[in-house]
Amino acid sequence: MNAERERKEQIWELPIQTRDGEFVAQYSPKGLRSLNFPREQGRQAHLPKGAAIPLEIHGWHEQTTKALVNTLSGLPIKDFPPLDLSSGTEFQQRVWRVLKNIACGKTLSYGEVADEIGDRKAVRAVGRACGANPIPVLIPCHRVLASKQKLGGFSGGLDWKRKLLAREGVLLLE
DNA sequence: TAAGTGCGTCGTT
DNA sequence: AACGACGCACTTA
Repeated sequence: MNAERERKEQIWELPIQTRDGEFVAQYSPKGLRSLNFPREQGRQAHLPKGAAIPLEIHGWHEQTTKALVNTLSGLPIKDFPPLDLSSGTEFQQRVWRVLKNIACGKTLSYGEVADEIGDRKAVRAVGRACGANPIPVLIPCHRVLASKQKLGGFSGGLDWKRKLLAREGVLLLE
């Protein structure tokens, strides 16, 4: 039922050119639904042929593009497009909302994120939820570190995590 | 003290 | 029932 509804609901997929390659954004009628890192082997975003992009989504895409470019430059995001986080479980959405509030240049540990959602012991589950983040960079899961300022993991590849943090001036131990 | 082992704990598959 | 993008306490060298 959930899957059916998602299948039925139209999704627009649009590319974003950056100095780090072509990201791909997906929009549902509710907002930005996912953001993908550049693919290794030139798999391009498939735009709906001849289908006009709704004005509203075009506007969201502008916001996404600016937000992405800013973060890739280590700058704060001025305004966000609406985010459609409905693909996540309630727990995941709780985690993602915490991540979204981590300011540029700041970091939290997985444990601190767990504290924020009210259950310290859920640390490992928090790590999992970070890995499931559908909108990396804008939802800055790269700002979540392991304890003692250690790098921790990153589903998009640790190189990305290191690069993003370096551009924000975050110092790592190790 | 740096590096390695074991285990609690919790959401997801 | 098993597995993590963890964190601690506790060995070892």
